[in-house]
Order: sequence, then structure tokens, then C-alpha cells
Amino acid sequence: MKILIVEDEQGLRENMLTYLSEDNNICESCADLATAITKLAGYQYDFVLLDIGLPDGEGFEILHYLKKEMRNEAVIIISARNSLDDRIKGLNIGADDYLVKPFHLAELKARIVAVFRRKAANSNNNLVFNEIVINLIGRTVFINDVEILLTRKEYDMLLYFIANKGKVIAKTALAEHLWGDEMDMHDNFDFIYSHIKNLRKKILDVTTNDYLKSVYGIGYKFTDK
Amino acid sequence: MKILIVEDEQGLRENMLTYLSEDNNICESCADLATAITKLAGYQYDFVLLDIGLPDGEGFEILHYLKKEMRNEAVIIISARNSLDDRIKGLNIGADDYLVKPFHLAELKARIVAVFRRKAANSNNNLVFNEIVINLIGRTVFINDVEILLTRKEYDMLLYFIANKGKVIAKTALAEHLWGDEMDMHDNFDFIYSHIKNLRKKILDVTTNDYLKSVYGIGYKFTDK
DNA sequence: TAAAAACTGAAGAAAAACTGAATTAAACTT
DNA sequence: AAGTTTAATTCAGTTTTTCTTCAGTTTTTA
Repeated sequence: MKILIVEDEQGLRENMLTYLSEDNNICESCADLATAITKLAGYQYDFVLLDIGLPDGEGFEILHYLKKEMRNEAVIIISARNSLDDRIKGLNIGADDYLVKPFHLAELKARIVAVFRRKAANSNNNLVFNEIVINLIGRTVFINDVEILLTRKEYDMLLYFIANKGKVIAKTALAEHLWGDEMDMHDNFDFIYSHIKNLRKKILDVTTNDYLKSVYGIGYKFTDK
Repeated sequence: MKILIVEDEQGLRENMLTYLSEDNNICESCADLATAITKLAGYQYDFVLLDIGLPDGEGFEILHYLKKEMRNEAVIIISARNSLDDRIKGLNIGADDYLVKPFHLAELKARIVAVFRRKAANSNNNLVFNEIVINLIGRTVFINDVEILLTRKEYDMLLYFIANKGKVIAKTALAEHLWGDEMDMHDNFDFIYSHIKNLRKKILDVTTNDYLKSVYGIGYKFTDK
């Protein structure tokens, strides 16, 4: 995991860095708000360990920043203050846990694991439609418990269809989704036809359900009705 | 710490006892299986240093005993150089590390500290995936009871794959994990290909299982399916 | 039933992945 | 510190996989 440690006490900071790095985490650290924001702006971390009392401001600002940017780093607040107010404030702004100094590094580690588990458990990794199960993490597709192997375009297509199940998807919209808007295809949908054909074949190899319907003149509709 | 030394070579046993006692450890020692079991039944230790070849049986029996009783003593196996199988077997049964004779007492001490740290952090010292056993402290990898020697990058890669088994790992993510974010590789994945090739070869030299799958256009997936 | 749209299989083009060997860099030795 | 060994990276050529194009066919609808 990629962890950012924001802590101004040098000794503690270095201890955390060393200790967590031993666990195959990639750790970075800094001692103030400004550097932390710079680092966060430049990179996506998994975890932020955040001291509240920093030389150039309160760690809460980082929580606000992360919230505003809709980032999903997990945050554990580390604070010398055990005041209930701080705790509530931090958790309200979006921290995942709160640790009061002094603490054992082993406990920090345990908290990190716990928070990470919780995060992972709460995010739904499967997209299900009838007998079709798409595992987003494994990037696998199972139909009737049989895995079907899809190319990138086919996979993206299926995902898009299932995310919009029951809706009519215009070929232009599909093209835009798969290739971005830089693709000019003036009247030529041959490549869509081609990928649709291949996707259909792979689906029909393992089910009799004809999910992928054509809508003449417009596009496609993914439905079981 | 309370340490039990199980070793039948008198000289080595006494050396360990003396050396480790200097560090404020409370040490006891014995030379055979039966005495060891008696001692363990009567007292809770922190550490067991375990020779495998004992006059009245194999040290493995102690590992089984500890496992059955759900004890949580940390165990470091001390084995003779030629018994490679013993080492792997030990790690599988639940030893936390192993040490090959002859060794420096300083190294033994270092291993004890390392094992203890990780135990305190409530983490397992071995990562096991099917016939693959990784000992995180010794940084060693065994597949089908054969040790495979990996370079740093290969080891880090394998660890990352196994920690994320079943998930698709994007090449970009892999690069970030191995080199941090300071690495800019705009379109050039040559070094990844290179390391992947070498890692694959080493794995396939000792197993027929093709664990490391390519996911065209994205990256890799480590899986046994 | 004619025109437009959609489909198909196959082939060519392009992209991505792989490989062995050469080069460069890093890590040990003495 | 120089030399040796080992590992990491780069490179150029090859193979594999996917994407796109094309020409001919079928389906749809007006």
C-alpha cells in the first residue's frame, strides 16, 4: 500500500516510516500541511496518517481537501488531543479512524488493516445481471458459472451495457464511450458491428438468452425481456 | 523474553543460552523432544528455537503440538544445511523463520527481533499460496519444496502479485509499486516485460502451474484458475 | 420491393506482449 | 578505490492478440 505520513514530530514520523515500510508498504512522509497537499495533489495514495497539530495549520484542512476532490484515500487521524470534539470533527469530515498519542506502532498497524478491510468490504466489486456476473477487480465475466474471456473493447462494451441495462444505447453514444470523442466515424459503424458480433457470440456460447438486442436505426439495448 | 532452546548439540546449545541470556531474555534449554514437550506443557514461552534433528524424534512434532494446542509461541527452526525439505515443511506447519547451521549468534538475535516485531504487529511471517511459500523475514520463496532465488524486483513483484492474487494488476500500478511515482515510463513497459519474463521462467522451472497470466492491454493477474 | 441499416467471415493493420542479447547501473569483494 | 559479480534496464526483432476494414449477405422498414 501507498501511505502518506503527515507528522511534525521527527522521531515519531521516522519510526512510523520505518515500521510501515517493513510491511511492503511504500511510504512517504512530510511534516507540514503545505507539503502534504502538494504530495496529495501529485499522487493517489491508499492511506493518509494525519496529525492534527501541524506547524502551518490544522490537519483538518487536508480532510477538507480530500473531500472536495472526492478522493478516496483512507485517513487515520493521529492526535495528541483526546478531546471528544476533535474526534467527532475528524470523523465527521471523513476520517476513517482516530488514534490518540502515544500509541504502539503495532496498534497503528492493526488499525490500518482494519480500516482497509472495512473499506474493501463496503465497496461492491460485483456487477450482476441475471446469470451474468462481472467481477470488477478480477476483471472477469461469468455467465452461468462459466467464465468468458473478453477483449478490452468487448469488456468495456458489456460493462457499459449492463450499467445501462434496459436502456437504448445509440451507436454514437457507444462509440463515444469506447473511443472517446476523438474518433470520427462518419456513418461507418463497421467496427461496432464487428465487436458486437464477437461479444454476442461469446455470450451465446454459454447461454440461450439473447440479451443484446438491436434497435434498428439507433443502436442496442441490453435486456432480458 | 522467555525463550526455549531445543538443541541436542551441547556446545551450540550452551552458546545460544549464554548469548541470548545477556540480552535480558529468560532462557531455558533442553536436548530432546520429550523434555521440550514437558517444558512447553508447563509454561508459556515467547519463543522456541527448534532444532529438527533430535535424538528422540523430529522437531516437527513440536510444531504440530503447538498448532494443535493453539499456542502462539514464535518458532524459529534451526536446521542442518542439507535438509532443505525440513525448512519448507517447517514454514508450512507454522514456523516463523528458519536458520541454517552454522550461523552467527548475532544473526540469530536479529532474526528473533524481526520475527517478534512482525508477530507483535499481529501479522503472519509466511505468505502461502498453493505450493508457493514466501517467508517474509528471510525473503525466501519456495515452490513445491524447491527454493527459487529471486532478485529484488522479482521478489517484490511476486509479493505484490500474491498479496493481490486474483486481481488484475495494471502495468502502471505495478510500475508504481515497484518504482514509486517518480518513475515516468510513458508507454515504455520494457523493463516490466523483462522482469515478468524472468520471474515466469523461475516459477515455471519448478511447477507446471501457469500462475502469472497476462491481461492483454491492461496488465497481469496472479491466479491458479 | 428498394434503400438503408445491420450483420458476417476473413484479411490486413496496428497494438501489445514477449524474447535474447547487449548495455548500463548497482552491489559486493578485496 | 578498483575490479568483479550480479541485477536492472534498454534495445531490436519476433510473436501474439486485438482492432479495424472490407466485400458480400441478410434483415428491416418505409
